[in-house]
Amino acid sequence: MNTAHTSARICELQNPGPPDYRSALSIPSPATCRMAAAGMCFVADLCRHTKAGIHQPFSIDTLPRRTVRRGESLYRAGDTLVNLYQLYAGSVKLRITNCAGIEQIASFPMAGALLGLDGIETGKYTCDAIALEDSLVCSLSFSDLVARSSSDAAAALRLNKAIAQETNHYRRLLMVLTSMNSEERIASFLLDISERMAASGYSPREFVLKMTREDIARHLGMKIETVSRAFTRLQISRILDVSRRHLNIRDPDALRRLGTSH
Amino acid sequence: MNTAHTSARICELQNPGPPDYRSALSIPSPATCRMAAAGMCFVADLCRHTKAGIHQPFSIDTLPRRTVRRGESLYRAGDTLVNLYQLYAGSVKLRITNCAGIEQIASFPMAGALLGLDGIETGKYTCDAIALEDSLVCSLSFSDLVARSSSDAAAALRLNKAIAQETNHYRRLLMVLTSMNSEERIASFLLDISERMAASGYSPREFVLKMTREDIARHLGMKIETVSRAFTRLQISRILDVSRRHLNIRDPDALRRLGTSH
DNA sequence: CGGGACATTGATTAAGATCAATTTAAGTGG
DNA sequence: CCACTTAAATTGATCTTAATCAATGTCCCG
Repeated sequence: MNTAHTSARICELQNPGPPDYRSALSIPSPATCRMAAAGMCFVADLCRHTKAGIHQPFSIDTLPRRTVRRGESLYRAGDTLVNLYQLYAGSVKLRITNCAGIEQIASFPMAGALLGLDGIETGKYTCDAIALEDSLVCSLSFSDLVARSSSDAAAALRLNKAIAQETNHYRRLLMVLTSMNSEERIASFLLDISERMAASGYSPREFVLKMTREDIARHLGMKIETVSRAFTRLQISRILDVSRRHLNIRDPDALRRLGTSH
Repeated sequence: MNTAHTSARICELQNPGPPDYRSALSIPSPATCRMAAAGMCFVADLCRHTKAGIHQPFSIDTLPRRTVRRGESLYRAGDTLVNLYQLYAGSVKLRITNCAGIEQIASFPMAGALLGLDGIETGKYTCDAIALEDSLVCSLSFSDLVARSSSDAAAALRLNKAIAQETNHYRRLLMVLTSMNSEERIASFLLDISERMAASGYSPREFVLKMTREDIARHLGMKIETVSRAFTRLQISRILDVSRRHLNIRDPDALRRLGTSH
């Protein structure tokens, strides 16, 4: 695999954010990776250990990586869990398909997220992980992670917390789905994206949505027309500027009032 | 604490199920405890280890237990996570309250469930765990569990799976909330209860709901009147007999058709 | 430049929320 | 034990929101 080629590909699809924000292409360094900062960077942890117990500077070159093109899946529901994946660059949707063939988008992981946790309970993934843009992941052998857990209490706790974090994410989403109307759901959704953009070093005010309206609808339990109308209404109330996937948050406070709790 | 007294109390509030079904008062034995059968009984695991590494027969007397009266909370949102709890007898609701004071019921754990997982991510619980009836739990020190994980890969994996299981539970609930109408939601909810009653040795056909309509409504993102009407409609279509909290499933197949996926 | 996926907008319908009134059951205290 | 109180549940009438149906617009890509 030609890394330079892949990088160029990935670069083409990135956000056009202001120059003072990092490009998604640049691999997170230990200093800037929010997961490393929170002591949650599994990659950094593994890198350290693979160097025979000697604490090594973070380097992506020490671990197996994989690119996933837009629309391709990193893994599929039913596949046997072998790896977890740390998402370096790009974004993904986790799709659940029930027995009736109805599809639901569980979440939209972005750079820094740990993928594959849905396979831990049974040893088989329960979701399809589909790239929303050309993306780059680092593969982490799950059995290695468990093995490391069983010799290192800090590593064990870190893995537990990573799984628990995902649970809490869904619990919050539950709250959104049971207590908010369409406009509030969209506001809440955008706030979440905005915060994660900020955490990755991008502008929290202006960004490009990587998913379709259809994906958003299936994530928030709405119909595509309702999503579209909600965007329109937020634009009319001068909270957003929306033009298809391009988004500009004009009044973050108002958005927060709408999307937080209530 | 007078165990005999507590037992009597708990007994009074149990389901009036047929005599061939186990009373909730009886403590699950290793043979009948479904979590032990699935290799997921943390209590059994700890009991073994507390006996100085010698594999001991399961006994509830070897671990600290605690009774929680109806309406009391086992823990509260914001409390520091110290213990996880395995629920032996009774049932509980996990309540989330957001900053606007809106309440949502995340789940209704029943006998066999592991409680307190919501505190793992941050070290503080995010839910209130409130007993729906007088209940009995076994306290498991979380730091002990982590310590055990870090010397025993099987224990580490078991804990990871327990957390991941909860995540998958919420993912399924998400699917229910985004793709089902009120009648289907109630059907799905009742099927879940029914299956768990069966797994605990009770009749899956006839049981008493321990929660109010209000709790069900806040769990499924509906209003109390809609819950009531859904029950009424299921009764009219001869799928259920409902009389307040008492439930009799007359046509399990029809209920399954309604509540499974779409 | 034309095809196709994606998105928006309008008109109508249906499901559930809301408002309001009873009904039922379970205590509680005289 | 019975009247009284209160919480929980049911039912009906009306209103609101979002779904549905249908048409049109727009952008991306070959």
